[in-house]
Amino acid sequence: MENKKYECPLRFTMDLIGSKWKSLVLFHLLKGGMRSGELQKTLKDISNKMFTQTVRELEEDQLIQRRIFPEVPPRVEYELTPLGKSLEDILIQMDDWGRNVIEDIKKER
Amino acid sequence: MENKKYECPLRFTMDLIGSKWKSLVLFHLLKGGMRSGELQKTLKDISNKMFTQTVRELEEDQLIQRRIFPEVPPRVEYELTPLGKSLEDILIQMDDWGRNVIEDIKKER
DNA sequence: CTGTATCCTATAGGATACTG
DNA sequence: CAGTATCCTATAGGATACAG
Repeated sequence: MENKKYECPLRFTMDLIGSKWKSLVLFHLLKGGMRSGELQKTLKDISNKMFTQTVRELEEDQLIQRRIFPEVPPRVEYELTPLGKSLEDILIQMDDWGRNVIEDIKKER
Repeated sequence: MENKKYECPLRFTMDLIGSKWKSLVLFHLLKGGMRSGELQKTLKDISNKMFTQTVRELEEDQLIQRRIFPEVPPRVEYELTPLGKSLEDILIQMDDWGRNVIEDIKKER
């Protein structure tokens, strides 16, 4: 994260959460930590590769944390860090905004 | 906009404002309408192609409006629509969030 | 179950030149 | 000034197969 350029703060934020899956991952983790497979399932349609890549980058940026349980079969859980949680209001507002717009579009028919 | 799929509201929102330049354009228009060239200049580093593409899509999605003044030389201004303005809180919060994180990173050195 | 490694395609996006 | 048209490269991202 330290090596990301930060021309404009908004751009910086969008770099962190603006990619296709990142905001969704964070959003789904708002309710609490989740097991890897479970998280991936909630993201319907995400490829295996993108899932791994997305959580790895979010972890690098310290927005989520990865916990490994030494069990068999292996078990991994992801949860928000305090920094990740600090995005809660923004994520919820974006979700609400989208829901309202969608509703309005439906009404127009 | 009507033809965008809306699996998840948050995803819908991100589709509208999550691309590289869109949120920046909206953000810079919060203070009021701007002339095309002026707007493009504030976005430092945006290519001609991407600028046109970005404002066209934002216009299609009814987040900004394009006004043409019949003058010579030609003059075009862009401004937020009511729908675009309704994103103000979100945009400002994302900008604030980014600024705070950047500050924290700097302090750590 | 969790994750890695390839391969492949589609798209994003920049540079440049040109038009009304 | 505002915008279009090409061409080109880099990256995003999916599908599949495989490993611990």
